Amino acid sequence: MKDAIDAGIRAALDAAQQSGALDAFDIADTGIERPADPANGEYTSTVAMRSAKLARKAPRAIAEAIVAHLPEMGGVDRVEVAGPGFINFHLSKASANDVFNQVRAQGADFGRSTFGGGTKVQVEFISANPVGPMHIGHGRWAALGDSLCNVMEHAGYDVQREYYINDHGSQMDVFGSSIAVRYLQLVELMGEGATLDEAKEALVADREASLDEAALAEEEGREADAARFPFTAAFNDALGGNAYGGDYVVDLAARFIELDGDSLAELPDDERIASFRERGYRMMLDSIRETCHEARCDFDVWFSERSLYVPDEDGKDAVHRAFDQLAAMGHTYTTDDGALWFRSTSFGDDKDRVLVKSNGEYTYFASDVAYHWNKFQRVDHVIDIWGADHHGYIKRVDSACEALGYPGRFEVLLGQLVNLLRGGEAVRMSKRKGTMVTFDELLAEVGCDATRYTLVSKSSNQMIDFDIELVKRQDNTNPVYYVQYAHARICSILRRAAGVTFEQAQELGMDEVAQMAVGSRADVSLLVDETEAALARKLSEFSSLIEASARDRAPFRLTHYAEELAAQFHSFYTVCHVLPREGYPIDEDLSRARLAACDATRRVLALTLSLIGVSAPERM
RNA sequence: GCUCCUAUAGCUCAGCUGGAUAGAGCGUCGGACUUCUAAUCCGAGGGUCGGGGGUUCGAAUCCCUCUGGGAGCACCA
Repeated sequence: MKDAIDAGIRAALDAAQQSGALDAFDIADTGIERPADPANGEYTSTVAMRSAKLARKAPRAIAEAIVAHLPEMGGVDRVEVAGPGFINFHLSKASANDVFNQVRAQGADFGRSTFGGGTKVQVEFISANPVGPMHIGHGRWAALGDSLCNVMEHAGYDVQREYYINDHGSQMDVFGSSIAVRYLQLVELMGEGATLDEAKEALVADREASLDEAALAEEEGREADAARFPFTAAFNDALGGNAYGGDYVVDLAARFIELDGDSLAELPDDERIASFRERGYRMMLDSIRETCHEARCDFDVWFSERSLYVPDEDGKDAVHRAFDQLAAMGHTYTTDDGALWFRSTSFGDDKDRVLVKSNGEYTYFASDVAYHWNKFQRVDHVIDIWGADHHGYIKRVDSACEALGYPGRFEVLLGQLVNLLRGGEAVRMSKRKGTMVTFDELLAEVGCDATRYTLVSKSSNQMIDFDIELVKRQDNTNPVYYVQYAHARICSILRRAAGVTFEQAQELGMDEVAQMAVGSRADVSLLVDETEAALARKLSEFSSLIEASARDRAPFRLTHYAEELAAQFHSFYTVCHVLPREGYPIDEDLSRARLAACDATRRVLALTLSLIGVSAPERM
């Protein structure tokens, strides 16, 4: 319809200019919008205001001239000039309500567009290091990333979801060493007669107490007395303060005791560390994979950083291919100490960046250069989702992508961080005090629907205070249930109209139930109530919502839309009875038309929820 | 010192790349179930869009500047 109006206005402009009613001028955009106030019609054009300067005429006069030359347009009932020069288009009921039929015909394909033009886009997100469990922040990237991928797919992009596994750097050794020290401490305690559980408890209690002491010392402005906590002190000494201290490391060490007994205590240090590093890595990665799946977020590619250092059939690894490409363009140099540098200042970075350290080790950035080079061998466009704490890293990676020959094809979606609260209090990670909240624990306690809905519902550049007690509430303060309730209500009406029970509907599927309820045809022009018009208007916004959400990388808009659509339905439900009942006789054709409107609403609610990874229950 | 995000109703946030009288939810107050799911609906109240300049037919939106809040500025990963 929008295209038809655009064409009509252009034709009218031509005609008006030829007849001499308007001076000759070109306008790029006819400025077609949907008025906020329905009294102003279904569509409006701001073309008269936009062209006032070019036409050297008052906007209202231009608008009048255009309207006078407007060709006959099917589905348009009435055109008027309003306000400073808006041209408002009022559609006929049949035309405005046709969206109900379109939704029912297109089903889950409703709102699909070719906006993305099939561009191959890779979205990389979460990418938590495989040295610990996922936390709430990773959960936000899961909700944001997966929803963005869904909406971009719906908007016509060819999307690949990727998780980057940082399994190469020295943090992997630190991880292995951390487990190893805990393992030896457990072995020692058990050698003194403790059970495994007692030994674990001793280590965890020692750590908790030392954290409390550190906090207290900080408060009192004195040095903490570390010697009072022998296991923690020994742990920190052994690893030079560079350690993974979380309680889950004690759990991992205990698991290895269960698997191997104390047999690894006899091994040389490096062998023991390597064993724990590799096996701990696998366990963590498996658990991350499982948590992602629980969050309904599954990846196409799990990309290992180590693979960047594996030579291909020509004997060269990705890191050196990327280095070669940079060197060929003259973007690298070597300093006297032997370090290899990337001249990122050529691309606007504050300082040049080290790729290979003077001691011969590769930096994390070297991996990232190679990784992004590799990405561009596979896709046209790259979107990385990063936490706001990494924003200082954007310029150098962007510089590298440009230097490698892929300018303008790299993009970072920066997400602000999440504060985890419970009843208004910041949650401190402490397993012993029962406040350790990993993302899988959060999903189990709160549920995936409310968690994902809440995490995706704010713009990615807004901070989120995630209060577990608030998100858990199943009442009207929680918008996810408001939307789901609208869906469940519709399903109930359709079941009743079709004469089937909930169980039968489960068997048949709601699409089939709706078909039974509505029948083969429905005359939607019978829907003349204000609330019905509002419902049609909201549904017809869906395709532009998809495009805007994909374009702006802003899936949070889907939640607002879902709430608006649900609200329109609830209003409609209150005013318009769908099924005839005692005391409320309803014409059969009108009832059928309303059932069609219900079904269309149900489908779009379900579709919108599915795009953000939230279920659409058929009964609540 | 520099960089990024942010400031809109009591609270949490929208405002679709500059459009008509700035919206929604929660909270407050007042109404609506013998009736298709009341996890609902209807109504009322609530605003110097952080301050100050500028751009133009028109600014919450764009530009400059000041202020408050959050995050970051490694041959760490």
